[in-house]
Amino acid sequence: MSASAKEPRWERRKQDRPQELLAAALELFVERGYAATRLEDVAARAGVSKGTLYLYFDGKESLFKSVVRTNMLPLLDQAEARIEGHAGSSGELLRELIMHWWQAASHSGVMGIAKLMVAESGNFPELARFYHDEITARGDATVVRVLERGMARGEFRHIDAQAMKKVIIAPLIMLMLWERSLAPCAADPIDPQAYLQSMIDLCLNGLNT
Amino acid sequence: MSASAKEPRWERRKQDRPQELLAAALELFVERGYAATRLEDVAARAGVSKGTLYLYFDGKESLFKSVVRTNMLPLLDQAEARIEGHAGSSGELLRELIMHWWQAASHSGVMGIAKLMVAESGNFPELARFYHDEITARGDATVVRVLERGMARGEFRHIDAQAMKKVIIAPLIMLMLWERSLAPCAADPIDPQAYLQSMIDLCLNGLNT
Amino acid sequence: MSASAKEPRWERRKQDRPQELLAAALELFVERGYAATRLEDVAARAGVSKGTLYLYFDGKESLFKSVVRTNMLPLLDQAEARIEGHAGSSGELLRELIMHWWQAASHSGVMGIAKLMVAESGNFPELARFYHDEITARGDATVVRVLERGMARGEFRHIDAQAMKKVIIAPLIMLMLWERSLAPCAADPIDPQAYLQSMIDLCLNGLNT
Amino acid sequence: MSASAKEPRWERRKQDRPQELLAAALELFVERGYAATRLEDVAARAGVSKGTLYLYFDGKESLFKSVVRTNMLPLLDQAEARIEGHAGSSGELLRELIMHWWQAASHSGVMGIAKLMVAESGNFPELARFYHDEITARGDATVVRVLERGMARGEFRHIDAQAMKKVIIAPLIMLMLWERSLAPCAADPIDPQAYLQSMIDLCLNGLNT
DNA sequence: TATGAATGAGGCTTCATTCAT
DNA sequence: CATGAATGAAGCCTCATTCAT
Repeated sequence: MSASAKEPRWERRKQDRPQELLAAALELFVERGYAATRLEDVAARAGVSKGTLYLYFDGKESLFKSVVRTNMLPLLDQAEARIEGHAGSSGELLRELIMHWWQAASHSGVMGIAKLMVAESGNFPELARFYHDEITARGDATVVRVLERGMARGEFRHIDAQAMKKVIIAPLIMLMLWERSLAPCAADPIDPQAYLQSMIDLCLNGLNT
Repeated sequence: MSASAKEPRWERRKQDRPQELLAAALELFVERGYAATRLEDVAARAGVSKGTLYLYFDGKESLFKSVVRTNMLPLLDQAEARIEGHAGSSGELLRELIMHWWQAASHSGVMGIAKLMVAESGNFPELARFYHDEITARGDATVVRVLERGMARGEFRHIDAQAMKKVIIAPLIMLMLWERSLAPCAADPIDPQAYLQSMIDLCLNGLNT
Repeated sequence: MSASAKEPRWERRKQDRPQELLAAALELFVERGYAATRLEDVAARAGVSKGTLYLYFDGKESLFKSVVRTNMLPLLDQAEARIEGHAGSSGELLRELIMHWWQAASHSGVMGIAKLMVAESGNFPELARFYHDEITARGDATVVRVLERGMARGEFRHIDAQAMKKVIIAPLIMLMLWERSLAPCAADPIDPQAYLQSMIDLCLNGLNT
Repeated sequence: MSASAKEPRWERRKQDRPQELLAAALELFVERGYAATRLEDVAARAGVSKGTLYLYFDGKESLFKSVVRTNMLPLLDQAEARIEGHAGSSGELLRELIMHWWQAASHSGVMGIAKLMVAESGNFPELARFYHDEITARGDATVVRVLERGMARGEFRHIDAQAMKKVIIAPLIMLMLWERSLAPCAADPIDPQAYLQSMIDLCLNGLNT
């Protein structure tokens, strides 16, 4: 397994290839969109040749799917772990989830994935379904749990949690989209911190009893 | 965008061509994305031949830009007109704007445009700038005006209107994206009316003094 | 250079395209084999560009199938028509079928097709089945009819017609293969006329009572 | 890498490598044709890696030629030895040659080679020449010797031996082609024994005085 | 104005071949 | 000797664009 003894530089690079390719692919898919991304460019950015890519992925679509899966699942795990271990008020829990989520998202490829999924899910029904089942549904459920926790503890007003979860998630997704897709062209870029503060402020004032 | 005043009636069909092409292009761009949309299919859906398209548009990119411009401007006009003539409370104004905006958006190509802009603005910097300057900035300003109106009249708490405008707009845009792009694959589709009710409920509770 | 005439040239040529492409494809498939034939070369030999080929055929495999069908079916029709109308002895019928078949085959693409089918049927099970059902089976049946006719009239010895049909057909197919595939490299080329005379001689002497 | 010992089994395997590769290559070339055969699959079937193949053969073409040479020459030697030592009638000699040839061919790669040569000789002029000079010419000469022997002894009618040799060889080659290439798709497979009986029957009846 | 046949650049993918280990 | 990761040339196919009619 871990051949720590002798590391023949070659073996080591081999193991890194998939991740290097995934990283390069993420950048380019986000930058240019699925169709406009050329596999040759992905390979070049990963420092390998075109053919090498096919040693690790079946093709463009397979690469795309791997990019999505690799980047999204860890974040969900984190969020769910955090909600498990929380003891304080539900408002505080919501704030924490939002802020930590943003912390993680802004340091990973997650923001780009969000844009990709919006842009391409029409072209990949299979991937869209996977994304909904594994990512969206889990994220939604997390928010619903917080809302129901708050209502059960008398901290939140009584609301329609199923509808509200989407309202609450929407600004988070849009923040990612703006950062990745629209911000570069905006004269007045969004300040994520102020944005998130306002969002949390609105939510807590709007939800608390 | 409105019908020309006096045009020879026998050239009506000729006059309709561009709009028929724009309508067909909108459908297909939204359905398949920019790159995957073939001009031959656009022409076929408009009932003309491929070559005819080039009599009215310079090419694919030009067609795309025209689609965006044609579909977005009227909605902004409506919203601004409505805000001018409002006399009641600011909360009611916000509710009205949201509901009427959705009414108009769900009966036009606006929802599709939103998806297109998110997906493709990276590939069309010039169009992204136009979109920001002419659409996004005007929409943002409209919301800011409502928020400032509410604060000035003592109806809303004091908040950071510049940051909050984005938080409020986000759920509206996301609703469009979900409807256009992600909903078809979701097991639990969003009910727009419940969604908007929850959103207005959250905003008014979160903003009102 | 030679296209100085004022012929409409365009309308006219359109109708000829498929046949020109089929003719070019036949030559190249026979010359180089299926895999080694590049569609660009086919198009070039037909005097069109690569893309034009796709206006008339779905792809390489589709083109290949069309080549086979176009070239083989007419010959079968001819042979069956001839057997219908024959009145003389069965030996004479056999001789006639062989000689006329060769006459037709040597002036068409049939010889090349024979080589193609031998070479490629392993790679195209579907095409091989089609070829067996539509071509081979019909050809076999034709020979069987002649043999049974001869036996019924007391002209031929009693033989196993099912096995003998293949023995009789074999030299005809081999003649085609030699001409198309092996002859160019042979120091002592086959004289088809002498070959056919010997074959008929052998068959009649071997079959007649 | 420190395997300096003398491991019998290993030495053995080393010596067998070329033949294992040739056997694997024969199977795959026959199965899929030259172009569609991937060297990686050849190596895998021989139980070695792709690179190892290049230790024994210069490349794909070299491998192909070796396959042909290795499989064809022994059979010719057998046939010629048999004709030398025959003492009986020429008809019996012909029968014996045919039956023994089939016996040997059906238990070796010879049948596949026949298909390969028909299919690929156009692509390998040099190999086609070798095949004609070393294989075809020797086989032809063998048959001619039998025919002339029969005529000289008054057992056979007077015929054009040069033309007839090809007529007699044709059904044998076709039997190989059918078995290797066309049979798998045929609804009514050929029974080789009945086929050969009919062929010998036709020849002897057609040739004998 | 309208047509649609024709073009050809460009992308994805395959695989024979090389070479560092 | 053996390996298998890496390469890159080459082929199939698509489709935006042109242009003769």
